[in-house]
Amino acid sequence: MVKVKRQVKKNSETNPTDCGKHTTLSVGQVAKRSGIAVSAVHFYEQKGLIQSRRNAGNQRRYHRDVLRRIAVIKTAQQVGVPLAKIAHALSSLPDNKAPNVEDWAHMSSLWLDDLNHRIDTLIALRDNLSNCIGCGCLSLHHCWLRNPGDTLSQQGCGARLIDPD
Amino acid sequence: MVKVKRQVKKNSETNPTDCGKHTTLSVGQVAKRSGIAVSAVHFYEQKGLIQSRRNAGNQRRYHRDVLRRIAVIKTAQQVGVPLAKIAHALSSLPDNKAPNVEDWAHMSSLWLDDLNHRIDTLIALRDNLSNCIGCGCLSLHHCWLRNPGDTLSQQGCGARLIDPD
DNA sequence: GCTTGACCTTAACCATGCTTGAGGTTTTAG
DNA sequence: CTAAAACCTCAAGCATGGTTAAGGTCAAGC
Repeated sequence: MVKVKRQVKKNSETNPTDCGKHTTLSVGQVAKRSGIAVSAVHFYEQKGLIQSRRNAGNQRRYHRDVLRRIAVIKTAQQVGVPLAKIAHALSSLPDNKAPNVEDWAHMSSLWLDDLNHRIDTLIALRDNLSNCIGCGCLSLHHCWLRNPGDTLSQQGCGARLIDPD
Repeated sequence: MVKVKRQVKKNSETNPTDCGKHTTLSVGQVAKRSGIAVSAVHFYEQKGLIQSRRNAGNQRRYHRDVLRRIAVIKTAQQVGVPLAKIAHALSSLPDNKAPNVEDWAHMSSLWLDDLNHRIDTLIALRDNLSNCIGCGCLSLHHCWLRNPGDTLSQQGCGARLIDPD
């Protein structure tokens, strides 16, 4: 890399208290404002979830939009979506451009479906826990918990009975 | 280990089609009937989630109760409980003895609390997704998604506004 | 008896989601 | 101008939850 002479004018893009709409964010600012570690910011960028440009000194400068992306990443993670899937969903957004409402709405509808599915699953699980274990039916052969997905082996005389106790 | 002469009488404990209540299970039988891999059975045993005895040939023999333990492990994992916590909960059960209904009920009540909490979180998340992203309020400064947990940095003039867009 | 499949142990490896460290450069503050 | 803080890259490390491989033993059936 060519070493560039220090620029005389102070670069407002790196001023931590600058509130201008046209400033970019350093990695440290992104970390602080999004509540994740600098290393996580690097990691997400490496994984393609976010993007940056470099300044003359090879330091990352982020578009402010990155904060929303990170908010979405964190949200999706709470829901249990793996990073690879999040990356895929985010990749449908325009690169380095502020996504519009429809862009986000489309993505969120994907999360919503996923979320609803997870919620349904957990509720089913809870009901089964309540009905099955709570009442002692765990010891009965037809208990869902004891035979989830009907994946019992089919051979042998005890195939449909895990443990009659 | 002392090498033991092969026993003359056929050991019914290893007969795959034996349905007697007093038989024990080999690791392969446990794997097949619980629907997990043999390596996973070994892994769980190594982590203290299940236990076995050894026969004369140093092979694992499981009490049939292990199937219920594994069912509980799988259930808890679906709920998102990490193995260490599951191990802790299982450790409250009597070792190598069939737990009674109260034992299971107590454990399941712990899972239930956890489950309910997760369900509540997911539902809150879903509602926020619907209300926040779906309607476009993601671009407003008070959006929960964009400022989760109020963890924004406090310095600078833009601290309470992630990105006014 | 002998072959074959199931089992044994130990150790290394995989994927995910990051963090930590080493060694060096850039930026900022005084 | 200089020192400190922030940043850079690359590599290794950690925790979780297992799987895979290597080299050897045991058990069941013919």
